[in-house]
Amino acid sequence: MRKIPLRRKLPLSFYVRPTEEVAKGLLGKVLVHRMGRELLSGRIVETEAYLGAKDPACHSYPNRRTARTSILFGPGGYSYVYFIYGVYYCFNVVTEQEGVGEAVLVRALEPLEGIEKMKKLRSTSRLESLCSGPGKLCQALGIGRKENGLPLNGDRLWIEDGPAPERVITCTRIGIAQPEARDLPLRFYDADSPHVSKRSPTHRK
DNA sequence: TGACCGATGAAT
DNA sequence: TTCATCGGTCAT
Repeated sequence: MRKIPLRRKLPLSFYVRPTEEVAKGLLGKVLVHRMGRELLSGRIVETEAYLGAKDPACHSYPNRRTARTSILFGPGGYSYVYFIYGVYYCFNVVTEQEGVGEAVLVRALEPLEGIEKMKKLRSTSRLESLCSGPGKLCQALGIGRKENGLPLNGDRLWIEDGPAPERVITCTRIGIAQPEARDLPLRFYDADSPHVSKRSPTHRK
């Protein structure tokens, strides 16, 4: 009997839910990017929720619609990829129903498929530093500008089902300075994964 | 058209 | 903890 990998893509309805639920729910799921014939994938071990209308750290705060943020206001289940610091890309998943501008930032993966390709794209061979940060995982999976706005049930970029981690840590988000936002417990990660980003949460000065 | 900035990463 | 870095964004 041949081994055929089971590829169970999450339905778009998975994402049309409260953003914090989706952020927690994505832990253990598998992000897959197809580059030509090759599949690059990793298990999601760290996420952050961005709550548009009430979250100053969110690009769409306070319900600000611009060319860039318009994708956030669409229905859940689409990718939102943005460029930051003139250097890196960050991959987000749009959540909630149309009209709600919220998303989940995927911050770290445990590399699964296409690891050799990832090493080339990242110019490093250490497994734990391949996808342990939002900029890193985009570089490792080859995710960039062209992957913005893609439906996550398509054939280029999708997320597959997988078992939830045993222990989930909830804490404050990384790199958020706004007083109204920095203390919100909107970061979630697998307590037992060595692949989460290494930086510790920023707290008050 | 241009001033400003940033949900980072890597080195220290 | 610091700091290099640069294209995109958005208000003008």
